[in-house]
Amino acid sequence: MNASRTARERARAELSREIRDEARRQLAVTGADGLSLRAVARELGMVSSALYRYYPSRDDLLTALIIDAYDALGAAAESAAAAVDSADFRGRWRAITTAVREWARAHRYEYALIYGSPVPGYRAPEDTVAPASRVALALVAVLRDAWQAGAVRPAPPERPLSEPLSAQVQTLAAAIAPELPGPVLARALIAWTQLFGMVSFELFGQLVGDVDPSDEFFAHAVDHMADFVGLPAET
Amino acid sequence: MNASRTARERARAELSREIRDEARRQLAVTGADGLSLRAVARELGMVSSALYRYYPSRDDLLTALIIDAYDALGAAAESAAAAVDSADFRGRWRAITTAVREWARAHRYEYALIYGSPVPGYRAPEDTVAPASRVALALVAVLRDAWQAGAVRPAPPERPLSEPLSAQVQTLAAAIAPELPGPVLARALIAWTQLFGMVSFELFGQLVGDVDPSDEFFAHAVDHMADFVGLPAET
DNA sequence: CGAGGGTCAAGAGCACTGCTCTCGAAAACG
DNA sequence: CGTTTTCGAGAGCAGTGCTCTTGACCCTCG
Repeated sequence: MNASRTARERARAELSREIRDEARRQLAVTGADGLSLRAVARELGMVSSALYRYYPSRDDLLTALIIDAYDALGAAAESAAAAVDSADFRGRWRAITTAVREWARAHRYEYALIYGSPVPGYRAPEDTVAPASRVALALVAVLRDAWQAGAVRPAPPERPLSEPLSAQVQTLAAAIAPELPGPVLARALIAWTQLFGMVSFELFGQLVGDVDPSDEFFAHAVDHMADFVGLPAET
Repeated sequence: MNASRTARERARAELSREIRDEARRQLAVTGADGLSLRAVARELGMVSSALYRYYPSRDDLLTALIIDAYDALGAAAESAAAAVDSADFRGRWRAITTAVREWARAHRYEYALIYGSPVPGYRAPEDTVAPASRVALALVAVLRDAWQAGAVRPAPPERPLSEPLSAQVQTLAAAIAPELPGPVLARALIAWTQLFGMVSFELFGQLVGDVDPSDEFFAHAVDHMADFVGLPAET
C-alpha cells in the first residue's frame, strides 16, 4: 500500500517537474508574461484545467520557477567559488561574480524573473528568501575567510557608519558573519548591489551604445569592488 | 483653414495626453502588465477601438509612457542638482542621487517600467535613448565640473584600464565629457550602475529583511561612491 | 471480492485581454 | 455644395486565467 501510494506520488512529482520544465522552456523564449498555462498544457498534451491540480494558479507556478532560478544561480556561484583555491580570495570573488554574470546571460528571462521588476500583486513567499541569499552568502564567505586570515584592507577613505546604519548592519552581521566589522560588511553590501546593478543594466539594455560588449567593463568593476571591500591583490 | 486644422490637431494632442494620463494612473495601481487598453478607454468614456487611432498598439502606448518616465526622472534629477551651489560638487552628487531614489519610490511602477525587466519582444525605439541618459549626464556634469576645478581625487588604489576597455571609454568620453580621463569616467560608470542597482534592490524587495528602511544605507553608499569617483569631501 | 472515497483528466463556460474590420457620422477641404 | 479625410462605435476573432461539473480510474477498507 505504501509502494502504490508512493507510485502515485512519484507520478505526481514527475508531472510537476515536467510542467516546470516546459514552463521554463517557454519562459526562455517568450519571457515571464508570455508564459501561458494553456500553452504549457497544450505542449504537454493535456488540457489546461488538469494543470491546476499541480499548480493552483499561475502565480504558484511562477513562484516555483523563481525558487528554481534562485537555486540554480546560487549553485552556479557556489560551485564556481569551490573550484578556486580557497586561499585565493580575489580569485574566489572573481569566480562568483563572473558566474553570476554568465548564468544571467545564459538565462536572461529567468534572471529577469528574479531580479527584474516583481510581478505586481505578487508577494514573494517565505520559501524564496533562503535560496535568494545564496549568492550574497557566497560573497560574504569569501570576505569572512579573508578577514580571518587577516588579509582584508578596505580601500581608503574610511567612512564611519551612522548610528542607525551601524545597528542595522550589526543585526545582519550577527546572522551571517559575526566576525566582520560593520563598515566592512557595509562595503560588501555596496559591492553586492553594484554587482547586480551592473548585470541588470547589461541584460536589460541600459548599457547598449556605451560599453557593449561589457566583458571588460565588468571585469574592471569587479576588481574595483574587490579593492573596495579590501580583498588582497593577486594570490 | 490653418486655425481649424490646428483645432483638430489640438483636440488630438489633448486626447493623446489624456490617454497617457489615464494609463499612467492605472500603471500606478496595477503595474505594467496590468495596464489594459480597454480599461483606459472605459475610464475615458470611449470604446477600446477608438483608442487605437491614437496609439496603434499597446506597445506604442507603453513606449510613450517610458519616454515620459525617463523625462520625469531626468527632470527631477536635474532640478535637484540645480538647487545646489554649483561649486558644491558633493552636494550636487547627493542631490541627484537622492532625487533619483525619491522619484523611484514615489513612482515605483514607472521606475519598474524603465529600469525593471524589459517587456519581452519589445525593443526600445531610438526616441528613448536621449531622455534615458539625462540622469547619467547630470552625474557626469558634476564630475566634469569638479575635474575642471582640479578637485577630483579618485580613491586609491589606481586601477589601469585594459586596452579594449580604454577604447570603449574613450569613445564614450568623446561624446559626453572629453576632458575626463578614462579611468575617472570608468569609475563614474561603476557608480552609476551602483546607484540604480541599489534603488532597484530597494524597490524590488531584495533588501527586505536586511537593510530596510534603507535611507541610511543609501546615504552611506552614495558618499562612498562620491569618494570613489573622487569628489572632494564637504564644501 | 466488491463497494466507497479519493484522485485525476477532460470539457464547457465566464470574464477578460489586444487587435482588426466595417460602418456611419462629422468635420475639413476644394 | 460635394468630396475626402478623420474619427468613434460596434461586432467579432483568437487568446488568456480560472472555475465548475462530469465521468473514469485506482486504491483502500469493510
